[in-house]
Amino acid sequence: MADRTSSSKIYLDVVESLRSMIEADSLIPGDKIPSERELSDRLNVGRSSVREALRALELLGLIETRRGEGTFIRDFQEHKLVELLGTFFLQDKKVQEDLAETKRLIEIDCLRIVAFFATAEEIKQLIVWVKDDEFLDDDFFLRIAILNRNRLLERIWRIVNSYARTSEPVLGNTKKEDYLALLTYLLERDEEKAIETYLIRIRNMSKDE
Amino acid sequence: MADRTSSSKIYLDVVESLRSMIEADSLIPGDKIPSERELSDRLNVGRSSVREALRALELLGLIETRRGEGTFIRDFQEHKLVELLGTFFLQDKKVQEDLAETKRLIEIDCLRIVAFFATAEEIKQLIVWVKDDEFLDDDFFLRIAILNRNRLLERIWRIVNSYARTSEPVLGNTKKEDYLALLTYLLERDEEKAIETYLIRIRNMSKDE
DNA sequence: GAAATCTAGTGGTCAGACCACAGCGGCCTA
DNA sequence: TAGGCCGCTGTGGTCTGACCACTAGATTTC
Repeated sequence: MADRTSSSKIYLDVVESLRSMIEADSLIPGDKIPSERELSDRLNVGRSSVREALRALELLGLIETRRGEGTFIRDFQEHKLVELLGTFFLQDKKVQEDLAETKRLIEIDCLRIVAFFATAEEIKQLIVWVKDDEFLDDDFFLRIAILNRNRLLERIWRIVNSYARTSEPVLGNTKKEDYLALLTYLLERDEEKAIETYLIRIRNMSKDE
Repeated sequence: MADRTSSSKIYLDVVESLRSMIEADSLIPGDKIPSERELSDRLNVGRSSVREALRALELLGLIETRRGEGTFIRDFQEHKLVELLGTFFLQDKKVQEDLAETKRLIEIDCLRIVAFFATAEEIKQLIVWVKDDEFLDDDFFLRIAILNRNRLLERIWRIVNSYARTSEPVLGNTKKEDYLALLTYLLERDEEKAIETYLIRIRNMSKDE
């Protein structure tokens, strides 16, 4: 691999090589990739360079390494990069507002989808849960997000929520009745009312401060 | 730093140490962080471990290194992780559907916001642009996303769009009239009509296949 | 056949060695 | 004195070789 013309940093070339390798071999989450030493040989680079690439991908959550076993492609549904970025810098005021707004938008989108596609059974289960358990607002919307069946949107919600949470602690605990009202509207497939209920709740929460 | 009780991997400890260091010293983008050798000394870990941490953060776009100069905190508005993730694996069928759906939802959210908050002037500029220039569908919604003023939502759109694009090339070039109709509704603050126009366009695009 | 053991392979880490490059200061020359 | 040259020092970039810790599978032993 002397033909390293593109980037100046070897570890980036290794990342790229891995990418093509995965693509070429159609590797999927759970599959094993060659060992560090073998990659080092095959690509004609030092093992340390290979490791830099692997560690970077690991922090991104794209691969997973198990000592004594090897390195594996990961189910990248959950990136740990979330927590990482989340705990890094988020002092900016504007960012906070954007976070809150985006979170609201996504939650509303989720509500819409759930109102449309969730089965009555699923919603009823949620109702039971609300009645029986203690929970935080986050938990509630996590379940809504999961119900929406769109894994990506759920993931985005998780990310945004995680960001948002690191900034200001969850305030205002909505009353159970409100959640139940919302769920009831969902059960009746009344999208409009459900969202309205949601918005009222938002308004109450900000009043609480 | 023998008190490395938490994680088993040193490079993760280094990442954490850097995080606290940045926080403690209130470092901001552009600031220089200690050299690899100094970190290696201060934290009592090998330089290679320090490098693994730094390379990971670099791939995340959080820091920037300049040979002969040092390592600097980066303006993290644009993470290169986007392109990276985008080009990685996305063969799964379900993921594709989720992508498309999420993209639609976000675009609709953006339209809603724009219908509410964008100035007439901004929308008129867009109209002029649509009339005068050639562009792709992506370009159009990129501008919408930017208009919405929510940097986070814009970024999410960019990410989702970038994912989506790597999978299937943008098909169907909507006619200019459709874009203009949509913009006109936005100008009139007619959220409903605008979204309706948007949805019709979606339907046409999938018919084109 | 089951349990204990050994062994090869893998990731985790370190130390030390070069190289390439940027910045700075001192020195020499015009 | 002004300008440019040169080399020193510090920094990131890379490689090598050496251990260690751990896993899984083969081997041996009972």
